[in-house]
Amino acid sequence: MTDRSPLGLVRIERETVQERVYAALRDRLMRGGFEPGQKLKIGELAAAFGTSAMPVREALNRLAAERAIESMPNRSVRVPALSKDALQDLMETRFAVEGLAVARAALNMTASTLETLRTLIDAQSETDAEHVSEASAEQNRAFHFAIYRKSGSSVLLPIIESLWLQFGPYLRVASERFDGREGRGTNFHVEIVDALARGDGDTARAALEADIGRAFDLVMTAQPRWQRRDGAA
Amino acid sequence: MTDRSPLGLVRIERETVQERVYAALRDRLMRGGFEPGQKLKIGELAAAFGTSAMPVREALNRLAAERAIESMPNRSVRVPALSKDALQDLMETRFAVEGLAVARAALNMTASTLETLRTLIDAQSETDAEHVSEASAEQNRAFHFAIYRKSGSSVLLPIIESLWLQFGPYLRVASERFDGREGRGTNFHVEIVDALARGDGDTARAALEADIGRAFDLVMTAQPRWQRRDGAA
DNA sequence: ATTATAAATCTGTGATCAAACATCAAGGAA
DNA sequence: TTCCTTGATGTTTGATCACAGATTTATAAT
Repeated sequence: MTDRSPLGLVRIERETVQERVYAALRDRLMRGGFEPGQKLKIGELAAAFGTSAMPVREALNRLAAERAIESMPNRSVRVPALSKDALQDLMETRFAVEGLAVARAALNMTASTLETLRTLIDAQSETDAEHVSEASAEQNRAFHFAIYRKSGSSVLLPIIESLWLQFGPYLRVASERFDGREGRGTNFHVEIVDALARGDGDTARAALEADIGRAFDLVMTAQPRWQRRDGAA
Repeated sequence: MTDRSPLGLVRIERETVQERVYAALRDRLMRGGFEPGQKLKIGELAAAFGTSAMPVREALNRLAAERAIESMPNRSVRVPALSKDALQDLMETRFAVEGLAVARAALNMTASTLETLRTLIDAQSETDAEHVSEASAEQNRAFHFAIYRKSGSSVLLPIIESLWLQFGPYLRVASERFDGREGRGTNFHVEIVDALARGDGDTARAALEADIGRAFDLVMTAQPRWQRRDGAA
């Protein structure tokens, strides 16, 4: 699946410093590595990365444009702290957008894709057996995006990534609480794949909404120690 | 409709240079002021704006994150040239996202909002009477976003703006061709407002899809002198 | 003790510069 | 002539610096 030139050589990617900084911050945000409301300072980050301030500020700008972080009127940037309303809003948008993606993916299913998806489910079950971990979150991500990529939409994918970035800081809360449960209830992933295998986009979409909705339920029933999102009154 | 503080005073915004550059580029992109495929050079733009290169490159970064422009592997940036497939993709995504926004807006309609919307329709009809102009495009934008804002979703709005930015370069093509027509067909805006007035979200959504779909039809039946979008094979 | 004011520190913004890289044109070898 | 290499030119990227605004701390007055 790697990109190859006509000579069979792997393409050399010239990574800019900015890109590495951006990738690192993005990754950490999506994993819930920053607290909601946490302020991010260019200087600190630059020192931590061992670069100058410039790549950091460009990365922060980019993340702000993707709504992964918000820039305050005082021009400091922080991880958004979402109110319950904002979380609800985010969830409903995820329903619509990711729902559309699975529905479209249902039309493009191949045997090998289904195989891959089932493998991902098995791997996650194994990981989850003892404890819902960082690894499990990553597997969850892999599962979802394996489907979304099959939607064949290069417009939807960036939007979905932005939505996951916005939810990222709350992901940790969700999985911690999820871990506390016993059987952890239905595995919606299995339902999704079964529906996809039948080409049944509607059922797949419904199962996906249940999957997403459960994560949000866990977050929203938690004691919120974060505040509202908007600066407006 | 302006943003007001609790005392009824208009907020004074301290605009940075970067923000002005960003706003200018964004505005021009959304109006179709750049050709699809056109390359944007930092130096040229900086000279044109009379600023240093720095605000420009940060604005370009931000626009790239919003998918308004794309950065090539050679790290030059250009306005994306969309294939028909990509345009179709964009249109279907607009259906889903903007459809959700109107459906939600239908729940939040007030008499004064409806009044505003009808005023906007009348103004546009007047402008359109002789010629579909730049002003008309702006009025169209105002109409749509007046509705979308009423969805009350701060998650949907940035996504919709990103989608409009992506469609921007093709807007000029659409309105030029639209102008060529005779009666110009149904005014879907009226249908949308009527449905909104009844709180009928489904009908409003359908009318909106027709409105969006017509614009895309005009673009997609045009002789495409632009190419594919993805760098991948 | 509390509030107001002023100094000091911190942080982001924008300009300038140097180095890395891409692009293009001219020159040389087959 | 054709193709490749080399060199010149232009562009982007990252570092450093100066300045302006914001935040915090210290000091003074009520």
